[in-house]
Amino acid sequence: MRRARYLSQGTHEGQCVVYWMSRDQRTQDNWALWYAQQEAEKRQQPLLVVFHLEKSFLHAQDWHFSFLCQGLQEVEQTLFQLNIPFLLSRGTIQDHLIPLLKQLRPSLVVTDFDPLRIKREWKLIVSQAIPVSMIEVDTHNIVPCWIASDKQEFGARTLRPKIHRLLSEFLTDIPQIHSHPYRFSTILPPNEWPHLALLPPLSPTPGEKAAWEAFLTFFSNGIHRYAQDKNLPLANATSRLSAYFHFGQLSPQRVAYEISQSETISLENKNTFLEELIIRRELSDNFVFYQKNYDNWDGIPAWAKRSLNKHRDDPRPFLYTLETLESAQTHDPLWNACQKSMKKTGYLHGYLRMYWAKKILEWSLSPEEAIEKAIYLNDHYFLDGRDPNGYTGILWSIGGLHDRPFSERPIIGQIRPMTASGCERKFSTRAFIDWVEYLPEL
DNA sequence: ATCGGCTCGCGCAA
DNA sequence: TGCGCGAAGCCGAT
Repeated sequence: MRRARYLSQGTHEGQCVVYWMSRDQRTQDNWALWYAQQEAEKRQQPLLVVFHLEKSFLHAQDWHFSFLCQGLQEVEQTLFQLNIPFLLSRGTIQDHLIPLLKQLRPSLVVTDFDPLRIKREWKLIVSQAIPVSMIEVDTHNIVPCWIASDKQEFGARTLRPKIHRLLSEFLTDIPQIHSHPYRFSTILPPNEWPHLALLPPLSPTPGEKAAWEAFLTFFSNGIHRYAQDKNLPLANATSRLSAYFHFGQLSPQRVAYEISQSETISLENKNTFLEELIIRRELSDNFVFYQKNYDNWDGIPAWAKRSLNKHRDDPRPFLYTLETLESAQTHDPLWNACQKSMKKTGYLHGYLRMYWAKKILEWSLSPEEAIEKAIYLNDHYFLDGRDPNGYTGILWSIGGLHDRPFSERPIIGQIRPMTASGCERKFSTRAFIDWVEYLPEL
């Protein structure tokens, strides 16, 4: 299967196949888990799923952590019914995951693909510490990241034809896993769920079942207005699936496949949505995978650096500390509403995320500082934070990444401008501000 | 409501 | 070497 590739070659002696679930936390529509089951059946061996909860994994909010854990408890229950044990490893890679894997004596370790540096480092460490073959499967992108392109792409326009050429091969239905025929006989350590998992119900509801419900809601409603209304924050035309994608509780390929097969969705809505779901998402992964400075100044294009450098000494009429930004106390009511939306709900409409980030550039002493603040707030509050989409979106907004230059302005140079008056031309900012005010506190 | 100018560089055609 | 065009815009002219 072209979707799978070796991370390391090693021995194939062992008693089971392990699927190390690192990003895509679901039991169905999961190429990596499916591949692991195929391998286990070929070997007539049991299959185990392991999720490692790193001690240093910084969850900004208790409810982000709870979203993750509640989703995993659903995974545990489903896998139990499929005769596949689920193990939770808590602590550090070195002291907990690696000893656990050694104790399990796998003949093969299969894991899912994640372009983020920290995940790739973990996989490298594990593959060097245990003597078996490790395989990674990209079940997160439709066209596997390393097949779509072998380099950092300049923009959507250079990646798009490469993806489209491969869609007929990769945008297919996804085989489902079934009850596993080989049982694991060794006594396994019991899962000990963190106390946080017992928090009250969350909004949005975590887990695969809830993710599918959310998709069906969009599929029957928002998609039919998508092309026209996607940039209107109160129109309810967007999918709002990004948190489920981030935690891997819903497969982007499943969504893309169902949308593309539908006969009731207009071609314009279909193409507009698939452009965002496939091209833009996979461009973020391409950027994070091939650009090691995906979260700082060094990752932005040369023209943008040149232009921003020219404006370093421009006077800044407004300068805000991180604390002022975080507590939504700037002079700009629209920006404050954006910040309150992300704090109250862990979500902000995509169009306003760009406005939000661009203002931080105007209100900071340097672009470096702006990137740092935006990433801190993004990762701290968004339920879909710490995701390639977030880093790419922030560098697009502040650093002209994947974008073109525009006529020069103070402070922002040739970075594409966005203004409150521009937003006002497109929708009622007052209505958005009022709507945020009445959102319940979490 | 719609249009053009603003501005840089990649990728492809010549 | 030249040319088309690009991820979400802005502003002013018509």
